[in-house]
Amino acid sequence: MFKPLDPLLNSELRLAVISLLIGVEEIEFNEIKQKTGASAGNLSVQLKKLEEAQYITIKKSFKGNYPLTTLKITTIGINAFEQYVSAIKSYINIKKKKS
Amino acid sequence: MFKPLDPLLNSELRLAVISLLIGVEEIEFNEIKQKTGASAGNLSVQLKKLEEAQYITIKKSFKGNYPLTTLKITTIGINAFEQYVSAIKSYINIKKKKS
DNA sequence: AATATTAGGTTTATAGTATAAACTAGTTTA
DNA sequence: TAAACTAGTTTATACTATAAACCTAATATT
Repeated sequence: MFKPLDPLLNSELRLAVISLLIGVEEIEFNEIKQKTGASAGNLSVQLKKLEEAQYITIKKSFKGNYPLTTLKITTIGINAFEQYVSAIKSYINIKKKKS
Repeated sequence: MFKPLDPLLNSELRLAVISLLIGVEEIEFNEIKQKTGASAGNLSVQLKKLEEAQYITIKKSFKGNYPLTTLKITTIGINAFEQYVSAIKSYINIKKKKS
């Protein structure tokens, strides 16, 4: 009936992050921060969770003199996202029986 | 970019409940319990939250000698669900630019 | 040349949320 | 009449999200 929803992706911010990472090579911390409107603190925490689950990799380097954090999605992350999309459809497509 | 996700519906169980209620007149507590696999306690709590938000109405009666709880979606609930569906698509449809 | 400000984050305290276990109230069955 | 079951509700606990406070180093200001 209903497919279980990956708790890691059933979070507004983490879903937005993965959504942004899908289809691009990599993104910088600040670009994600701006596009999602998240606070740096919250974003930092959520990125770490995604990294722990191996959905993304976090690369630390320097841009000029400043530290720079770059994010990249992994195969595991891509698969998880695709699974999530398929699962959420099992909830929202029921509506179609009505219309 | 990303539409905000109604926190009330961004929950596996509550989304499943609303999904089940969409398109039917009403459902009994136990049918929802079975179809979602939720524990009675958790379901009771989540239903109350949906009721507080006026997404559903909870009717208490008797079936034979046993108490019977029947759930029904409201117009507010239908609208919230449709909003949620539209919002979640802003996260999962980004993928399409890739394929 | 001190000191204030900004960049780019991380850590942590707190409030909010989900869940199952324990409980209530009554019913059926042995 | 006591054990087990129906149909839930309440509550204790663990988990989660978030922003405020913090950190380190670079740059700008006086």
